[in-house]
Amino acid sequence: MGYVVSTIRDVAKQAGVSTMTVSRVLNNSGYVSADTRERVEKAISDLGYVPNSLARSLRSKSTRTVALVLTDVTNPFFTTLVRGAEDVASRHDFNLILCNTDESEAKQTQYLTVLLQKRVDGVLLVPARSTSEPVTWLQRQGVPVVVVDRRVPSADVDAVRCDSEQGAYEMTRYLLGLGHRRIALLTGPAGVSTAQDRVNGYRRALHECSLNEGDELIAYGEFAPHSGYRMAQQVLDLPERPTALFAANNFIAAGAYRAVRDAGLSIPADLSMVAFDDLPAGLAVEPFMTVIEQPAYEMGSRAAELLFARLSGRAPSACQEVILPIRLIVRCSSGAPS
Amino acid sequence: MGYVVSTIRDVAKQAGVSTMTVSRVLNNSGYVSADTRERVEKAISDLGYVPNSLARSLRSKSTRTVALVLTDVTNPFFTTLVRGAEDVASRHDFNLILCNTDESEAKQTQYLTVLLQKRVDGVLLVPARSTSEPVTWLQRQGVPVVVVDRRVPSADVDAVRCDSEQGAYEMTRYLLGLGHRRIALLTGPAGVSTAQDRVNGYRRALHECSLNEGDELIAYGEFAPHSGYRMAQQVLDLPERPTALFAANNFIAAGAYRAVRDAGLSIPADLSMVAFDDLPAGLAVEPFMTVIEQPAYEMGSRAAELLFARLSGRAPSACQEVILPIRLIVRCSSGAPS
DNA sequence: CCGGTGTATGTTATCCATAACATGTGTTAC
DNA sequence: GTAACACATGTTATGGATAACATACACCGG
Repeated sequence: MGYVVSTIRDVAKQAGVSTMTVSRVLNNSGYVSADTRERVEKAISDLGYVPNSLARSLRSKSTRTVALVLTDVTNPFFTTLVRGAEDVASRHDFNLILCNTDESEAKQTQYLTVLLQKRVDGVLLVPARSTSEPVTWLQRQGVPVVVVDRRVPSADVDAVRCDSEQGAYEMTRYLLGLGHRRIALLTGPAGVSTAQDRVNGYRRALHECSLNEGDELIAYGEFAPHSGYRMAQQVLDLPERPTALFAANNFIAAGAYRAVRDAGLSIPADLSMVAFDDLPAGLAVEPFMTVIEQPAYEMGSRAAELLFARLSGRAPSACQEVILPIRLIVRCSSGAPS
Repeated sequence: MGYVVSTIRDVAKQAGVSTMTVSRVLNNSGYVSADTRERVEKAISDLGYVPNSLARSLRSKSTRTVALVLTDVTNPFFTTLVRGAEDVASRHDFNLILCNTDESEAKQTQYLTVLLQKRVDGVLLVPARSTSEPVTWLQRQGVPVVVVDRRVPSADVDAVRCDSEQGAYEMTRYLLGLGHRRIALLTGPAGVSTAQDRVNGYRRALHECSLNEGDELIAYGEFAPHSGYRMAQQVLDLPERPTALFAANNFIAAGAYRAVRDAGLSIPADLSMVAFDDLPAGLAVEPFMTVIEQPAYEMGSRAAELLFARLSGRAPSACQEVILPIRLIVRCSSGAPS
C-alpha cells in the first residue's frame, strides 16, 4: 500500500546533485561526468524511479507518440499495415497508439479528440468515411496527418494508398478475359472511398465491353464476413445467377466463400471467385483465391515515414501522394465459366 | 502552417474571465453562472480550444486511462475480451490503451515501462510469461493491476480467469468417454500458464484411466496457426496415429485443421478434433468444432470492473480471484474412434 | 442588523520535468 | 598571462492545467 512514486527531485537529493543533472543523465544531453552519471544511475535504480512523461512532454512540447487510427484491427490487412507503421515508429524511437474505429465516424471523432488532448505528435489516419473534415481539424490543431489506404476529397494532405479503381478494373478485365459476362461485385459502404473506387473500376471494365448491366449485380454492404455472406446469398438468388463473384475485400470474401459452400456450389467449377486483399493464410482456408494484393506492410511503413519526414521538417512543403503498386495473383478459385 | 494551439488562458482572455472559471466550465465543477458558462463555451468553440490532458493529468494526478496489455490482438478470443474491457472503461468515462505484446516478454516490459511513464491509472495484464515480476513492479509503482486469463505464481493480485486445468480435464474426459485412447494435445509455450494448465488437466484425465502414455502425444508450440499446423503434422506422423487431436487454443486448432485436411484425413471420420476457445465463426470455417468455450467478453468486463473497484477504493483490501465458468460445446468434429 | 449559507469568481501554489541562462572549473593556445 | 573553449553543474523560468484557498455578494432567519 501507499507506495510513493519518486520524482526527479528525490533522485537528485539521493544522488546529491541538482535535478538538472539528473535530467541530463536521463536524456543523455549536455555534459555529465562519468562519476556523477554513475551516482545518478544508482539513485534511479535504488528508488525505482520512472520519469513522468506527462511533465516531460508538457515542457518539451513533444510526446514522442504518434497514433494510427484505423477501421478494423481484426483484419489481417490492417494488422500487417500496423506492423509496417510500428517498425518505422520504433526505429524513430516513437510510441505508436492504435485506435480502432470499427468503421464508425462517431468513434473516430471520439478518438481524434482524445488524441488531440493527449497531444500526439502526428496521426496516421484510415478515415472511416470519405470526409476531409477530420483531416482539416487535425491540421488546424497543428497535428501532421497522413491519410492511409483511403481517399478523402479535396484535402491538402500527405497520403499513401493503392489505386483501388485500377485494381478493380484489372481484376474485372481478367474475369472478362476468362469469358465471364455476369460478374457480381460485393463491396463495402458507399461512403468509403475504397468501396466506391472498386465499383468504379469494375464499371469501367464492363463499359469497355459494352456490358451495361443494371446495378443488380452490385451489392453494397460492410467490410465484414457476415455482410459478405448476406451479399453473396443475395446475388446467388438472382434469377440469372452470376458466373463470378468479386469480393471488394478479404473479409467480404471469407463470408461470401461460406455462402457459396452453403449453397452447395463448388469453386471454380460452378462459380469463380476473386477478391481484393489477400486472405489470411493462417486461418483455416489455405491461400487458393485469386486476389488483388496490396502491399499492406509497405503502406504502413511508407505512411509512417512520410509522417516522420513532416515531423522533422525534412519534408517538402507540398503534400505528397504515394500510390503503391498492386499485384494480381491468379490462383485456383477462378476459371472460365461453365 | 504555424497554427497556434490555444490554451486555457486564451479562452479565459477571450471570454473575459479567469482560467479557473474556464476550468470549472470544462470540468463541470464548482459554481458557474449560466451566462458566464455560455460566454466561455462560445470562446472555446471560437478558438477551437482542446484542453491539454498532459497538463491536466500532471496536476490532477489522474490520466483517466487504463491499459490492457495482451499477447495477441488478432485472436478473436482477445478481441472479444477487449470489447468487454472497453465497454466497462467507457462506462466509467476512461480511455483504454491497447498494447500487443505478441507473447514476447521483452515487448511486455517495454510497454509496461511506457505505461508507467505515461502514468496510466491501472493495468489489465495478460502476462506473456508466468512470472510475478512485472506484476509486483507495477504494484510497487502504485499502479493497480488485474491479471487476466493467465496465472502468475505467488502474486498478491486481483485476477480473472477460467479454470484451464479443469476445462482440459473435462474435454479429455469427454474424448475418453467416446472411446479415444490415443489423444494428442497441441499446446502453447511451456512458460505460459494456460498452456501448462491444459496439459495438467489432460494428464489428470488420462491418469484416472490409467493411461500413462509417454509425452510423445504432447506437443508444445505457440498459440498460432502456423505452429498448430506443424504440431499436427508432427503427431500425425507418429507410428501409431492418434485418434483425436486436442488443440489448446483456437489458433492452434485452425492450423491443425489445415494440416489434417492437407493430410487427406476427414473429420470426424478419420480423426476427432476438439479445441479450447471457440473458433472465429466469420472466418471461412463454419462453427463445427467441439470446443471448450470461455466467456471472453465477461473476462474482459469483470477484470475491468475489478480494476475500477480498486481505483475508486470501493474494493475490499484483500485481493480477489474470479474464476469464470467454462462450457463444453459438443459439435460435429468429434465422434467415436473408427 | 448580524451571522450563516449558497453562489460566483478570482489568486496563488503546485504538479514534474526541461529550456534557457548562469556559473565555475581546467586546459589549450599564443 | 589571459582569452577562448570544452567540460561540469547549478538556478530560474516555464509548460498548461487544477487544488486549495480567498474574496465578495445575495439572501435568509432570528
